[in-house]
Formats: sequence, C-alpha cells, structure tokens
Amino acid sequence: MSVASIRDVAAAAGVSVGTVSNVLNRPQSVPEKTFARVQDAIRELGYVRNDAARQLRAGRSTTVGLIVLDARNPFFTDVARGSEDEASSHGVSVILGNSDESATREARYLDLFEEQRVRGVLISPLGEDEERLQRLRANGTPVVLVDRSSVDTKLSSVAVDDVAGGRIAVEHLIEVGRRRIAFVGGPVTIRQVSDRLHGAREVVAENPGVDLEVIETTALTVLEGRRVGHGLLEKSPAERPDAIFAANDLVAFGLLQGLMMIGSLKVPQDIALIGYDDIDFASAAVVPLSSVRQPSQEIGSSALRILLEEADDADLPPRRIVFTPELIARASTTGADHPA
Amino acid sequence: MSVASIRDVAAAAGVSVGTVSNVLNRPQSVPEKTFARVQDAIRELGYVRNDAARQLRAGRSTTVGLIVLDARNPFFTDVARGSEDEASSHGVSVILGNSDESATREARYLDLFEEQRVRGVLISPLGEDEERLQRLRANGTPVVLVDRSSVDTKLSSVAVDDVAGGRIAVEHLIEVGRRRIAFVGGPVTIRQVSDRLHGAREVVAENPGVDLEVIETTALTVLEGRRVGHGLLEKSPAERPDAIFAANDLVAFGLLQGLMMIGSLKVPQDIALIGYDDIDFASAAVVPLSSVRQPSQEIGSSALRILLEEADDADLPPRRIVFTPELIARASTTGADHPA
DNA sequence: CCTCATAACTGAAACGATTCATTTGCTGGA
DNA sequence: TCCAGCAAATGAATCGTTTCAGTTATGAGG
Repeated sequence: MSVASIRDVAAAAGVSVGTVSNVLNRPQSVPEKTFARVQDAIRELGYVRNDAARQLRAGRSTTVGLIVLDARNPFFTDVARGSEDEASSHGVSVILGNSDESATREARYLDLFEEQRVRGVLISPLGEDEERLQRLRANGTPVVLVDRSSVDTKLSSVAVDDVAGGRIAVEHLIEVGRRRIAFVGGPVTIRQVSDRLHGAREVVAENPGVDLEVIETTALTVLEGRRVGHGLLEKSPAERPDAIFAANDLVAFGLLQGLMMIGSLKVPQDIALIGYDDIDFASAAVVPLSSVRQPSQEIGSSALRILLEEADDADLPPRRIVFTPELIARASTTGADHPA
Repeated sequence: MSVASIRDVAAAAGVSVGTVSNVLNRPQSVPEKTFARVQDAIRELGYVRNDAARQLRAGRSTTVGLIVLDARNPFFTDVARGSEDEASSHGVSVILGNSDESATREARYLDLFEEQRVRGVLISPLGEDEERLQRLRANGTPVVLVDRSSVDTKLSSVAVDDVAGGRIAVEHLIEVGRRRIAFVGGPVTIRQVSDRLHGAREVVAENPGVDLEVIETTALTVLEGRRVGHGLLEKSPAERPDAIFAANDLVAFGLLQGLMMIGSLKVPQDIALIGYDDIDFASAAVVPLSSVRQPSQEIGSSALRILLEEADDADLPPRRIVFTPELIARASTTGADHPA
C-alpha cells in the first residue's frame, strides 16, 4: 500500500509531472479542464503531497518551531495560540516544543528544529546563554525571543513591560483610594518580580502619602500567599496594609484564602487585592480578582510576524517589541459585581 | 551562507559521502581514525543533517504527531509529557497540535501530519467520526486514540475507566463513614460525567443504607459548583448530604467556596468533598482536596508504545488499553493534615 | 497558406541523505 | 611471489518534488 506519488497522478491524468505540480502550486496557470482532470486523479488515488521531497527541493520548510518554558502555563498557551493563528494566515505551521525548564529538553528541540530546517524559531529561552541561538541565526535560521529581551542586541525579541505592569497595578490601587500598600511576591531574583516591584516603587515615589511595604516570599505559589495572608491577620487595622499587590495570581489566591477563609477580613472592604497574569481562575475566585493582563496572543502573533519578515530578508536589523500590559479591574479592588 | 551538506563534509574529511553516512548511522563500522577525521570535519563546518533528505530516502519520518483537544488542560499536557518521554527513548520526536476543540484545526493538523509522513498519529479526536482516521490507518499511518475508546474496533485506543473512577470516589466516601452522598456535575451528556455517575450508582446500589442524590449542573465550572454549594446552605443538617462527589475538581472548588466562604459549613466535618482529575490546584486549596487521579503520563507513554509497535508491524490487530484511576485522599475527606 | 506570438505542456536536472554492489588496500599463508 | 580473504571505502542510483528551458499546439493577422 505504498502511497501515490506525483508521477502516479500524472500518469492517471494523462499529463506530465510538471503539470500536476502546476495544479498544486499555481492553479491559475492551468486551464480549467486540465485542472479538473488532475484534481480527479488526485482524489482517485488519495494522493498526498510528500512534504519531505517538497522541502528538500525548496531548501526551506513551511514550519516554524516554538519552544516554551512551560506548556501548561496559560501565558504560553496563549502565546502559542497567537502564533498559530498568525502562522496559518501565512500558510505556515507551528510545531510546539515544551522545554519544561529543562536545558536538555530545550537542546533536543533545537536539534530537531535545526535538522528539520524550520523556517525559524520562536523561543522563550531557559538561560541567558544566547550563543547557540546566535549561531542558529548566523546560519540563516531567524530566531525571535519571546517574553525576554535579548541581552545584547543581536536577536529580535517580543516581551512585556513588567515595570509598566507594576505601575498600572499600584496606580489602580491608589485610584480606588488606598494608601498603605503591600507588595507580596518573590524571590526578587526573578526578573519579572523585580520589574513589577520596581514599577510599584516608582508610582509610590510619585505619590506623597502613599506607603509601600515589601513582603518577600520564597516562591510564587498559593501556599506562600496563604502564609502571608495568615500573618497579616494578627496585625491591627492601623498597622496592616489597606491594599495588596501580589506578584502573580497564584499568590493573590493564597492571600484571598488566608484573609477571608482562615481569618475574617473582607476583600476589598478591609484590604483590596490585585494580582498579575489574569489566569482563568481569576474571574472565578470567590471575590473575582483584579489583575494585570499581558497581551499574550499578540505577543505570539507579532513574534511570528517578525520571524517571517526576517526569514524573507535575512539581514533585517533585529527588532525589540515591548508590550504594555492592561488592567483588568474586578471586585477584589472595586467591590463591584460581587457574586452570589 | 548556505548550509554544509554531507558532500562538503566528505570533501573536507577526504572521504566519500558513503563513509560520512556510515559515521553518522553506523559508527561502529568505521575505524577510529576515520571516524575522528569525519567528526572533526562535521564540527568544523557546523554540519547539521538535513532531515527532509533523510526522510525522503527513508520513506518514513522519525516523528509522531499528537493532537489534543485542549493544550492547557493538565490532563493533556501530562499525556503529552508521557508520550514525549517514551518517544525520546525510542529516538523519535513528538510534535504537538492543539485542536482546541475546533474541527477545522483538527483537520489542519491531520493534513500537516499526513504531508509530513509522520510515523503515526496520537489523537484525542473531536467527534465520533472516525472515517478520516480509518483512512489514514488504511494508508499505512498507525493511529491511536487517546482518552476515547474506538467506537468500532478498527483503531487502537488508550483510555481511562471513568466508571471505575466513580466507584473509587464513592467507595472512599463510604469508607470514611458517609451515607448521604450527592453527585454534583453535568451535563450528563458528557460521556465522562455519565460514566462517573454510573460508577457511583453501582457502589450505592451495593451498599444498603447509602443514598445518592444527583444534582446536575449545566457545566463543569467553578461558578456552577459555587451555585450548588450556595443552594445547599439553606438545607437543614438532616436533609443535606454529608458527602459530595464532584464530577471534576473545578466544580469541587466552587463547592468549597460556596460552603465555606459564603456559608460557614466545615469541610470535611459537615460535608466531605471529593473531586476528580487531581489538578495542580487541588493540593493547594484551603482544604486540600481529595480527588481521583488519572494516570495521564502512562496513558501518553503506552499510547506511544502501541503506536510504534503498529508502525513496525502494520497488520497487528488493534488494541484497547483501559487504565484504572487512583484515589488521592486529602483533608477534604479525611480531615488529616489540615494546613495553617 | 504562412508567420509569429502566446498559451499549454513537457521532462530532465536538482535538492541531500542512504544504500549497496563494487572496488581498493592489506595481511597472512602457501 | 602470489593469492585468498577480509576490512575499508567508494560512488552511482534512488526517494518525490519543483523548476525552468525547451517543445508543441493554437489562433490571430497578414
């Protein structure tokens, strides 16, 4: 049951292989009658293009590779979704690799993509080591960094401005009337965390009368959030913050649990709460959670667009796109549309 | 800057292309000195195998395609992980497609995989329509269904026994001393839901003195769970259930919120609660949630194993593997290790 | 009826790796 | 010295597609 080739189709339709190829790739250049005859033969034989041969001849594939740090992180699935949609409108396919924060896995996917001669690579890289990526780029495979700016300026990148995100969150808290603000998150060695904190500090500095307390956690998890929330219960209303900016939504969830379920503080009445990332669960929390949303899909689609441009013109200068995140205000800060 | 080919390597090392190919594919058949010389040339030129040419000649690729219904569902990411790990130990790569429950996207990925002449396809298909998959199989590409048993018996499949899962959950509730059990979930048109309910009913029928109340929801969401939980608050201790089996963890979360945060019932003291899927958040809930875990990674790895066996021997009879899920008992039923 | 422009079609060459029937180079035994 | 036997290396043929220079058919204009 070996599969039909273009030669078989040509024979069945009584034309040459060149004509079949034209039907496939330049349909408008073939008269209607011939076109139909060839199409019939294709259907008859169940012919399916052999991508390997196509690619070998063309020297390039119509596939781009995407390597993400964590395939189950909603941020990355949205990025993937954005790039896939953009790709399909250009007749290109995206194949996804999940490095899962493992250097071995990352390297394996890079090997695979390189052997496949992909049109380009989108990657949220594990480390700061760009050597391999630079080399890839130098050999003619465009590389676009996702969610990380290039350390030096040799590679294009698409990222989000976490400093701006921190600003947005705290500006919002001030706007709804809060003055004693706590930042909860950590470790601050994570770039995203320190950037968000940095943005928060900027805004506080610009607003006299507003205080910022930093409560560092060891990880961005629900458990850590709950621990901190629990700790806050012991403070008197005067010493405890009247608003919290959590470094991500998971921490915010933990805080919500610690404050409301274990203790009996009310959100937002006693303490307003805003998270970061706007994960799915955010809107489904007991008190729907305000958050800062990153334009994940746009990140994916513009990364892909840049990639294809670089694929067409190898010596385009590298570009860096930085998106600004967006405020999603919900009941945990506004008190509005409280459910149930 | 065109990339080096095997010919260039051969020239650089002063050997024939056949010898380079042997170094690459049958290293032990090449004397050490020659091997080293060729390896040097490869490194020197930065030679990378052209997979397209390799595949064209070989007639088959070393890639298998995996199509999942929802790339952000932890169940599927675990399945993917399981198959990737298994694949890499066989020198095979997995490329992932996310159909996102869209027939168009599913079809697009099938087209892509077919043109790529993948070694086989793992798929959790959208509908019951297996025609296309049967055809693929008939043309020599093995297909293994994931998380769905084949309607007729033409295709191999790997799935989980949801009836058994329902049994396990309710048996556990009975074991911890509960007698008035409620099943919360829906719509029952979802096969997984009706199977779990079916298992629950079986166990109740076998245990005199145990009652089952079915509370159907319109979707398996946190919101629906919270709505039901809220409703239960109005019932007197005598009429309300003393245990709830939620059709999945999201519903269980909602119930937890409705019962504990909006009302003031205690879990598990007043009502024991068990969910299904054991999602990440389950262990991070205020009261860590008991759940039923599916062996997702094993599903992925055995699906891949079957696939490769069928790829090697095309007329192996189709197989169906059914896994039994596993109980994960936590505080929401046992009352143990309550945090904070 | 001829010429010539154009449309339609043809088919050989090329892409790069693998395979395998041959050739080359050695070594030891007679 | 010759040769059998074996290891090592060779290189042409092959996979299926695309491309493009070249051939054939068509038809308009004279």
